[in-house]
Amino acid sequence: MTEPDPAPRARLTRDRVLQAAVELADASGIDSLTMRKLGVELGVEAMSLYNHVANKSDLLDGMIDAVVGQIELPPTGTAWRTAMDLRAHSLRRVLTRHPWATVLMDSRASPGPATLHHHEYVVGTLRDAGFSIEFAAHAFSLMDSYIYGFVLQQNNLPPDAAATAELARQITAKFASGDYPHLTEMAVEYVLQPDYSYAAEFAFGLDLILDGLERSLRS
Amino acid sequence: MTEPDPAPRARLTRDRVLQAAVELADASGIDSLTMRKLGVELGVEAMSLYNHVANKSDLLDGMIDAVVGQIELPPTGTAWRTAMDLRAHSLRRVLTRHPWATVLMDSRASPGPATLHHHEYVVGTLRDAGFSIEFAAHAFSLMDSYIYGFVLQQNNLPPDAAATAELARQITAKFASGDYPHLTEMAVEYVLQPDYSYAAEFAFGLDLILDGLERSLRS
DNA sequence: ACCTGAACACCGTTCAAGT
DNA sequence: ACCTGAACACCGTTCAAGT
Repeated sequence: MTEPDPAPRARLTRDRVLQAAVELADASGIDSLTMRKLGVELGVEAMSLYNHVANKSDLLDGMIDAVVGQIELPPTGTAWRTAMDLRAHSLRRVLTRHPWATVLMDSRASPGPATLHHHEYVVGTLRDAGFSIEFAAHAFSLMDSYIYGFVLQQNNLPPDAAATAELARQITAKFASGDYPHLTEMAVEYVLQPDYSYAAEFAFGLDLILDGLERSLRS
Repeated sequence: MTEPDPAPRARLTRDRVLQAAVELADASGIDSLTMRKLGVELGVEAMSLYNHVANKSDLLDGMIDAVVGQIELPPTGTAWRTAMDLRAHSLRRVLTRHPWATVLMDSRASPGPATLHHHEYVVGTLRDAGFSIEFAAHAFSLMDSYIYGFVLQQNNLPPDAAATAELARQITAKFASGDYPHLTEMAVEYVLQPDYSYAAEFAFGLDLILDGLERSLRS
């Protein structure tokens, strides 16, 4: 009887804590991510978590870096526009899967290794394509502002067509129906159409931005 | 002696509550905005606030609408590109003044009158300029994604040059200095230069976007 | 070295009670 | 009609105690 314990609980590690935290935030929202609930999820007292993360801020930093690590980066050598296009779409998908991460960015100041590697990849791709330092900085800021802002707005929208219609109904009920003619028109004739999908708007803006960057690079 | 009370405390109103809440969030951050502290600020018990706002979520909705009301909208009839340019810069300034509002957008589902009026203005300006409904929706999404995302990133940056240099020092200390050559180059030769200002990056992206929209409109 | 339980200083919100 | 105080069910985190 050298190993008598029946399925001894897997040892707690920083990675297990971070993964469980990401899953809890995905499933229940970032407000439901408390040290106590995370402890329950891991079958442990909340205080045990402090052996693996310094505090809640450190936990959030680790979660963000884990999410950034999920973003697909095309192999080095890929043409810059293709690489930036694929990376942008992957980033949007990752943030859509982990909506809380979009907003958490705002308060995280200490980037982890995955974040630094990601940034190095983007800046390197642009520099290798012939962008000047200054122009690469402009391009990086523009692309990521658009991507993060898009997901921020996407998260703010009603989750489906039924909820969208319900919101439109509430608005028109609360205010005189003639108050917002252009909003009403856009809702009725476009947003409330059965085949409308906000996610599809993403490619329009991204293509316009990449077209603009390509034009600037050639001139 | 018809009015004997010496300077009777101004009656609490919803507007006074909202204004004090905005000031408290501006001064101390959104995490410091608690019902108890807001009560102290207004010289009242926390529970009194519930006579003027339904709950904390309603308070946040009201704060957002108050902030949206601060955005300057050029007079109707202004050329669309000028109007969109001025409105974008005003929106950036307003969100810079109230950084917590950028992120709060994410969780607010019920738009107030100022928000609806603002959206009506933007859609109306684009439609009057000849944008189709679908194209106006694309343009609105693109502009606001960029503006909100830009401020989100801006808020995430160190507040001044000294703090930026300190962050760069921490990163290079934590990792081998050769790990991130392009990031290091961009930091040393651009971001850490004394005259660098991230806010100045805003116009580059906005102009590129408005150029692209103008081109699409003409074609 | 890691986990626990009690404790502290907080939260949002309810409810009965005051004026 | 509006404001109050006590209470309830939560938080993050400290700390002494266990193994």
